[in-house]
Amino acid sequence: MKRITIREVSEKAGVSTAAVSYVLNGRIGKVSQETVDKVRKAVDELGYIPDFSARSLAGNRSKLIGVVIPQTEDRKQLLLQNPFYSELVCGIEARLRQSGYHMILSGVDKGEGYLDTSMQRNLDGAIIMGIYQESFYEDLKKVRLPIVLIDSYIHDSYFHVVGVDDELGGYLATKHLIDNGHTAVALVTGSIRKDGVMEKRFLGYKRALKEAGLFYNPDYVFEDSVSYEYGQEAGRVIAEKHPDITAVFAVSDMVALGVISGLAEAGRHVPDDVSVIGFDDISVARMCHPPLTTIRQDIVGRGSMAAERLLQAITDSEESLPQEPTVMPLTLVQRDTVRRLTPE
Amino acid sequence: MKRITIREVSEKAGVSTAAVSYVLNGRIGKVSQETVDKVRKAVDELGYIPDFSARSLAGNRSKLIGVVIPQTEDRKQLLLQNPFYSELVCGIEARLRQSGYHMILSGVDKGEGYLDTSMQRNLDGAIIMGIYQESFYEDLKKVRLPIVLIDSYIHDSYFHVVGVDDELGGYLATKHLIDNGHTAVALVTGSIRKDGVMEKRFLGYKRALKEAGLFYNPDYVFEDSVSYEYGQEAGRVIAEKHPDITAVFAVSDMVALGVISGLAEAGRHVPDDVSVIGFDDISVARMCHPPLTTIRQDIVGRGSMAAERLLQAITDSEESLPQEPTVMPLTLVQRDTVRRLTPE
DNA sequence: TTACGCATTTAAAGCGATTTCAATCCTAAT
DNA sequence: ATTAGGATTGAAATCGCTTTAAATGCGTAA
Repeated sequence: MKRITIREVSEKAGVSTAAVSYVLNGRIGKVSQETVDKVRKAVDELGYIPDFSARSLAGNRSKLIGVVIPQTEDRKQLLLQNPFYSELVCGIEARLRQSGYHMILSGVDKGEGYLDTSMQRNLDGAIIMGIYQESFYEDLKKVRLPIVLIDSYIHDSYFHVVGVDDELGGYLATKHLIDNGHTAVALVTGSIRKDGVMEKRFLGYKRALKEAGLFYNPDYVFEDSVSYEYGQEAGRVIAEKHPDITAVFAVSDMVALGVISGLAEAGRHVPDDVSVIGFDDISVARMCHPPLTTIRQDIVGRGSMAAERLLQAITDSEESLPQEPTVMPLTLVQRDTVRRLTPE
Repeated sequence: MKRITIREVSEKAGVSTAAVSYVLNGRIGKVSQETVDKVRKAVDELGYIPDFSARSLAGNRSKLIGVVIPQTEDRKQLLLQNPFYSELVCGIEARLRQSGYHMILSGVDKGEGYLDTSMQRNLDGAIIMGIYQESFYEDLKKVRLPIVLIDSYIHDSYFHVVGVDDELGGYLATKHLIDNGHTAVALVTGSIRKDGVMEKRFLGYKRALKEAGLFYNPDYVFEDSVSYEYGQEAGRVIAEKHPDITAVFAVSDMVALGVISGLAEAGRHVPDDVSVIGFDDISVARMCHPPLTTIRQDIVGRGSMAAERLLQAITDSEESLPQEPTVMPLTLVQRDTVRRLTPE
């Protein structure tokens, strides 16, 4: 299909290309109403579709947002299979599309920074999920791009952050178990890195324990990776080596599902024998059996909020300092995997 | 960060910008080895990063692929929450990145075609999932873009297709139930449109029935939407109104999970009371309880195959007529939701 | 009538590549 | 020594749009 250019539009409308550009970009005040009408008419009649490459080249605005997702351990595939990320992406895409932006979804290759991509594509901004090495963020800053971080506790006012209060979540989850009479509650978590999401939840876990006057037993925390498989493994170990444990707080729903499966393999059933609480409330949480009790966050909402904030930052760019992190709410949703422990 | 242009590289290397462009694009044969070396050196030292907008404008190649995902009923969100699509995307992204392409992931707005996006962004190709109105495809053809269709049986040799033999899948699933002694097997499916995926599976279902000398009972097919929720509803109805049904073939794993849940709600358990078989083998299929017996397709593989074929089509473009559809293999994976029916 | 100021409009200069095509350089053949 | 012919090179045109800066038109004050 032949491309209609701004020049053809300008000729048809009987004005200059500059005028057309002004109208197209809503630079009202620069042109008379009469011109606006003529141009609009010509655009419609010709079926003009702007070329964003040219626009990006000339104007330095691409209407493209980079969205980075973490990858599987083997670094071959996106972690999009994890519903947490796919739901985030849903939220992001919907909001971006609404404003005429497009999203380039990708992972980042081992070692490679994201700098290349962002410069090649003249990105207008980026949303980064997952946690990376220091140098990755340094690169990002060099490009002077508005950036929103999701699940990161990086201390750097350059970045916008849209998160949840993970410490509170950990606390809420653990407290719920304790409130149900459990005193031996395990934590199954991904690796606890300083200032990471996992650490915060871990801190919440300990706070709840302490508040209830419970002893914090390091043997009760199972730390490795946040995956279904590890949850399963932890579940088996708990069933076999720790019959005293009656409740477990799994740091994500995926892990919780694994724990339940591992437990079941070893003959211990949820919630009859052991109570389990998850985190996130991904959509399968209410589809599985038994439906999972969990700490709910509105993941899709968090995604659109991230997009929202990014768009905000892009428009009133002019180096306005990022405000405080946006903190999305967390709520406990009770389903069927936690049962009151009645003293025998 | 200041942008280094091809001009600066050319100055540093002491050659023309044309030479630099040749080297950058691997047009060897156009330049001497000496020039190549000089340019490479300058590129490295300067840390040159090409501007794809400019490249796209001048050369008509953007290295951008459009990937379209269907949306939820309310048309507000991507159907990315459906593991089938997210796994496809994983496969696609991995393959594209490997060749230096990026992917613009989006849904398409009600009514709006995809024509705008593809022209605006100078896409090099597109991968379309889901089924749309005729006009959507017509638009696509106008742009003369290489296009790969996933889950579509459109009769049009313009499009490349990467699919599976859905009829066979339906047959295999149904036959497996019959082989296990079931004679009253229901089908729970999305709406059966002519030449759609659902119709093929339906056809396979009927073939298996016929082959086994079984009567095809329209009351046994539950047709609405392919979603967990509908599965659940169908499960309830089966439990309450059709106690004679002992097995169900659900047209996707998501639906199967719903059926199991609906059945359970009404007190009928899988596989003790009813056998269920799904389709796809999404990752949760083996994580849920009981693990789902299903017809497996390598979804991620299908995604990368789609990308592969698209890249192929892009390189040897020159209007080479699309070959036959690529048909990916299907296998039955037996897990715990199908049980042999022993005559009482 | 002339001049001035403001609102519009437009010609033209980029933006950073690719690509055409004429110019230049070699090498080998006459 | 000349010259034909192939291999390299590089100046300049282009791609489609934004934006600057200069030009134009028009109403009003001097």
